[in-house]
Amino acid sequence: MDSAATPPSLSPRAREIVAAARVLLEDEGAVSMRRLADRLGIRAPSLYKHLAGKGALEAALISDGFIAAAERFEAAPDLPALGAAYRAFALDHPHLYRLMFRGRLPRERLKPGAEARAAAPVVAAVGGDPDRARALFAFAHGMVILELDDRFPPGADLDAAWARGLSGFEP
Amino acid sequence: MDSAATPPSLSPRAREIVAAARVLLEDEGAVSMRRLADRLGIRAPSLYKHLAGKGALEAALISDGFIAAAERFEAAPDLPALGAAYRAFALDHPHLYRLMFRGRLPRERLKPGAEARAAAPVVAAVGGDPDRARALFAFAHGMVILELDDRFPPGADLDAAWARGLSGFEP
DNA sequence: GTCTATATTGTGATAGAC
DNA sequence: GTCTATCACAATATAGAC
Repeated sequence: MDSAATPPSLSPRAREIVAAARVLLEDEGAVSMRRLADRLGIRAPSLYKHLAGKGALEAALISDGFIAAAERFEAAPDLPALGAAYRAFALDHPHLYRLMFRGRLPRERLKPGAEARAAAPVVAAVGGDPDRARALFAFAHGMVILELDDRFPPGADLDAAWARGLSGFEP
Repeated sequence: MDSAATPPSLSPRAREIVAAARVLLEDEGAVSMRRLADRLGIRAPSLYKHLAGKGALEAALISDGFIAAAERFEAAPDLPALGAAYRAFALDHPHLYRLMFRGRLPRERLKPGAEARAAAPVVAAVGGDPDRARALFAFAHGMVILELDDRFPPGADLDAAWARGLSGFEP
């Protein structure tokens, strides 16, 4: 029995739709209900029989994204490796990364625990201090989003900038 | 005589339009040509007699934003003050900040030198090392955009996170 | 579970008259 | 410089038939 605060679990058909949306997102950088339906060979209104709306679809994509990110972060043995894993995740899935980290997060609709699981390795990497963890998160997110948005000059040595920044978080 | 690479300077009427757009942006969080015309008491097509299009309007807003930011950054005597100035600028003009730092920057259309002037105090604050400057920029942008997007938990001590992060950039 | 048809709202932009 | 009229899109979402 679902409580009111828990998002409904998805039917198998809904999971197929979310999987197709993931591919569409990475291919085209955006998801519209029309284009998603096109990819599936159905009409857009049919999607609403399986998902409550675009918000529910995005929440499912974001939840899956946090799980995938967490798996990669958990495999990093130290701070430099965690930084490299963070950057690699963003560069491998730039549009998913933007969907996950741009704008307000619809926490009520997410799979419970998904966000916290991705955050845990960051907190652990700085010895459990939440202030340091937030600063590290901000640094990593800033580096990645500025790189994705082409904000650094063409010749910029981003490996060096990462190393410089991470060194400030070592104990 | 304008070279092809330099954006055309704006007529007095165009400057009035840009000023109205700035107010509209901060009031509503977005600018559309229609709503901008409404505010000015004219019709949307009339805007195109003064500005080449929405891109030109946004470029003017962004250029003005960099100048305004530079003035505040230049008044900061040290690294903690620069961090505070950066955060204050973003929190004072959240929608302008987003317009300036979100997505690709239309550098060809900006007022020449505006971006560099805002960047200079950041480079100076870390002693001129460009790698450190980029890391510091990423940290500050990450902190600010995550705060604007409500990404930190309600109880988070952001002053402490700022202090922790900035301390890693001290010489 | 899928369909057709439609409602609603939003966007930027242009032609040509005055 | 401003107007009217219009174009050409895009988007999410719903009702009701099959």
